[in-house]
Amino acid sequence: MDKYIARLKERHIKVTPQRIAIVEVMEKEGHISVRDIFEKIRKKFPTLSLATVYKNINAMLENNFIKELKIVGQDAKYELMSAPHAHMICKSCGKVEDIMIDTRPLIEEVSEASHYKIEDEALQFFGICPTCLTKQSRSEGQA
Amino acid sequence: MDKYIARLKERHIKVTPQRIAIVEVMEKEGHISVRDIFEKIRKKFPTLSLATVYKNINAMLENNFIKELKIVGQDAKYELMSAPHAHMICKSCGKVEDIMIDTRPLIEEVSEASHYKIEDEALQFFGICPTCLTKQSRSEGQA
DNA sequence: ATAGTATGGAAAATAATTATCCTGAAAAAG
DNA sequence: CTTTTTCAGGATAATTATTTTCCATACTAT
Repeated sequence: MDKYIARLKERHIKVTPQRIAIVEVMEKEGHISVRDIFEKIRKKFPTLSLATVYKNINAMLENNFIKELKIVGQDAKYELMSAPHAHMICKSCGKVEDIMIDTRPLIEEVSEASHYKIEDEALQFFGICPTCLTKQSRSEGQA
Repeated sequence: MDKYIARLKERHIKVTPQRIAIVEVMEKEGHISVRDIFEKIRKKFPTLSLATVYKNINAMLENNFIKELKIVGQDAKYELMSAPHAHMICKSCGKVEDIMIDTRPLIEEVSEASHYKIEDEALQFFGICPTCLTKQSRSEGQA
């Protein structure tokens, strides 16, 4: 946690109890929506305003402290900035997971083909997670 | 265009003038937002309602006739369903372009590593397009 | 022809996000 | 150690985006 607080300071984002709580819940959940951040930390801050969460999320986005994740069929989610990775999204339970893949060959290929100077990427894979797969085959067996 | 009308019929989406106009503008623009669809075709249908565009977009999404594209920093865009491809997004001018890449090895890798049964993907690359790159270097030269 | 179904349009209702205003706490200046 | 300035949080209003409802009408199928 101290690591993140230090990073906030580096970026001149003032460290407040609300902001610490937001970072904590993002670290715990991995990917979380504004609404869910609000619901989770309002227990600790009964007077918390939804606008405060929005304002802080936007401040953190502008400073590249967090990253926005737009997923078809879901609310926007936010995650702490980290090494490039892809996302697995379960169409059945909605879960979002990180997956590390080496994106360099891909970037290389796309970069050459498009002549773009690539700075960032968003790679999402949709399907059924292992847990939901076993549930599905069980219920099919029963049917 | 007839190709698309036939596809609509296959999916039991009734073919109306408004729907034809939506498909036409999507074919022409490639990727377009609800707002922009509305603005473009209201000239042809002065009484057109924004709700009609939303309702039709949703119907076409449910029938896999079109695909939704959520891009960080932009409104949702829609494109006609076609072979899998990735998207290039210019951070400077906002343009969105298709790029064909063979995603099979990637899917294979991710599939094995995650144990997901993958059904779909969304691959986006952000950067500066060739046009904006030359503009940038020109203005730097002048500076 | 007639009953049933689905569509477009208008307007209202919801939901999501942003802006405004005010108060108070913390940082900077003196 | 005060005074001044800045900035965050909270409440609320305002926007914007999206969905729903209602109605008249056009098309389908009987």
